[in-house]
Amino acid sequence: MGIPQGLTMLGLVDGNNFYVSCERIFDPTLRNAPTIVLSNNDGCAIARSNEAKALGIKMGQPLHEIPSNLRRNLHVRSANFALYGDISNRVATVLKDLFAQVEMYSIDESFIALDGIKEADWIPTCVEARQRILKWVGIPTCVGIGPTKTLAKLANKSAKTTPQGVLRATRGLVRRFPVEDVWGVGRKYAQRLKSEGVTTAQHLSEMDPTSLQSRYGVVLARTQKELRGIPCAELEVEEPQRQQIIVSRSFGKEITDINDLMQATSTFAQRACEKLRRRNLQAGGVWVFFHTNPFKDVPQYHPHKSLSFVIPTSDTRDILCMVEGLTKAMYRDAYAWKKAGVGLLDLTSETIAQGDLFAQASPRSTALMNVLDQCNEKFGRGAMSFASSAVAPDTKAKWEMRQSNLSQAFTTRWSGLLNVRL
DNA sequence: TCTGGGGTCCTAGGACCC
DNA sequence: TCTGGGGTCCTAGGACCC
Repeated sequence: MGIPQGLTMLGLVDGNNFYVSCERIFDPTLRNAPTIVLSNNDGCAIARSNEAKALGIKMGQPLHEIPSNLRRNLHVRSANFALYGDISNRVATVLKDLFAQVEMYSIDESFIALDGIKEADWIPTCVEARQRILKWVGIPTCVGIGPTKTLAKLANKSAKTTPQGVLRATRGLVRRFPVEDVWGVGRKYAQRLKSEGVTTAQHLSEMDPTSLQSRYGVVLARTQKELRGIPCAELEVEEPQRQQIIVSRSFGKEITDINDLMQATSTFAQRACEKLRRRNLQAGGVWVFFHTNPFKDVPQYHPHKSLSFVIPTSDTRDILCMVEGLTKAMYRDAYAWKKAGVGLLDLTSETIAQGDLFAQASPRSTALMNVLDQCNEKFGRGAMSFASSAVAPDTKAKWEMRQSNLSQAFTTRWSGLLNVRL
């Protein structure tokens, strides 16, 4: 998997305003129009078209803080992760056709290895990749090229403002690049660095490494090395095994009743179990938390607790049992809850099972969970679930999240197919 | 009125062991 | 007044990412 030193050249392919671009594939009225996609619960802007950026809408800005005169002309969509995930896979398919090694780094970014391609062909090949992705999938992208991931990221960011959309990292680029935009430099570090006069990527790369490491930690020291062209992170073509799976949501409305809270944690636990089994993993422990509303001036409470299993399990019944116990133990009736979450911890592969001297694994458990998963895959999520998460027919849970501008599942559900009239 | 979700890695400090 | 040294493991919190 490793790339021989000296030959390494990496590209970073990144979807422009990715979620907005996904929405635009199926809704041409959004093209060239200011558009944003909101976080869950229709809370904040998490993707903005260039037109929306030009209006001054900030990343992470809450919808209710966007002035009403701007909102009149603004197209707003609720997050549709089923759609974005599917489009993301299509982009990766095109890349895997062109490049031997592709690391899907996030839903909208992939690193590619350019080794095996002549240096003169690096840029033309990346231009070809961009064109294919635009034509075949409908997503505009940019590509940054560099000897390390950090430099490829840097070039990618700079490529956004070029007509070609493909750019190779150069000394000049590093000299002008703002330190706060460097991959691995967040808000806190940027502030500290600037206070000592470090404002560009070039400045950061020239700091004394020993002093940098002792004051900022080994992570930023690696970033510095990468800026100097020394790779510290390899391409990860195989997806590393997950350590934890978390399902959490803010509620559309605050809830106070323990039954509503139980219903929520139970729903999240079942969803987490689905993800767990899809990856053929088992959980060694469970974690539950809930939150009062941090934006309200009321007494806050944020209880959280975890428990371990004697033997790891992927059986929803075992996990629900723990989650219900933890929820009951932490619930206090004096508070209104705004958010809850369930985590599965200490994940291990299903095939590596530590036996229990006093208990026997039940072969029927696996069979039952298979039926449950197959049923939900075939008939839609929640088709078959446990009573602890059930709501009365034709009603919604009190805590259901708001999604008032959700687009269809165009590519993943038959009922979501786009109708075209001639 | 309305304010996201899901991850990783590193470090410091405490508990505990011999 | 003086009060060891060295190790592991776990957890909480902080930083970062998209």
